[in-house]
Amino acid sequence: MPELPEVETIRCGLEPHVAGRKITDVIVRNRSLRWPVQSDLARMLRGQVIRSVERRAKYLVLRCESGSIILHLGMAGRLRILPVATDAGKHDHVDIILDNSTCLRFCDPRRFGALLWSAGDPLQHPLLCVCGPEPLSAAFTGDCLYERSRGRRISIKQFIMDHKVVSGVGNIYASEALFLAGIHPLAAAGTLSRQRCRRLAAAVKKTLQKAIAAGGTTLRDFLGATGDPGYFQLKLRVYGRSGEPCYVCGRKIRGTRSGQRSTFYCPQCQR
DNA sequence: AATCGCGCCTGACGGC
DNA sequence: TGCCGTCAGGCGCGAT
Repeated sequence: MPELPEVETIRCGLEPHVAGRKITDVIVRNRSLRWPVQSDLARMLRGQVIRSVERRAKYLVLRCESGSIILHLGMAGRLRILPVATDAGKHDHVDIILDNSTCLRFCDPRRFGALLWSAGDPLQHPLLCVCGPEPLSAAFTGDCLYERSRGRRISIKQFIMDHKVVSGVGNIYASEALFLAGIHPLAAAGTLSRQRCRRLAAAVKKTLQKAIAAGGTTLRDFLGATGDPGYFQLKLRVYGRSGEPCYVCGRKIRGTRSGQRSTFYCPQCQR
């Protein structure tokens, strides 16, 4: 499941393969994604030169001359660079064919992903313009977390997963960051002190940075035979460890739900 | 305005 | 072994 660090890793791996390349053709095999692939996608993309690959929240933005491709990998989306005419499987939705006889293939078995064409400024696209600050940017601080959370009764975990508050913090990293900050995931967002908000913002940044750094080490696998884009193996301290001992205090990690999401925490270390 | 919960989709996994 | 039910997950959206 690509979260922000994976998307950033993919962005890094992808850019050298596509930046500066011209799109010569587009094959759409299956339009059904979160939003149906627009019928004139091929017409819009043909002849475009990809200028850069950027990331906003968990979206990839391939900036072209007269617009941008906005990609979201959803739950199970994959991107691969392959020789043109490589046999396509059941879930290979779209091939973007480049001028060096390779193609960028988008595969998404669960169809939670998206591939959109945005004319004009992609950051003004309805999906992106509502996103809160990038968690790794200077704009995301404990102080803004504090101020925005006043009066909010939802759990702090749901709060930091709200992409209008901070964009791109997914379920796994929310649990991990809260552990690092020593904050109980079910605490009401509005009750956290400024001090704890600062600790949490720092923990979010640290968790994501470590994950991105780990991702970088496996980047070479981007073109691997399996098509595995090199998701890093971050050592998770609480996520999925229900019943196992906390690495810090030894108490059993607990699993619970917060807003329909599986949530993990240490009852000793997180208050 | 804030919150809740549904729907989308299919692979993986557990129980029988 | 195979069948079947359940769950996971991001995220927009409608309902409350």
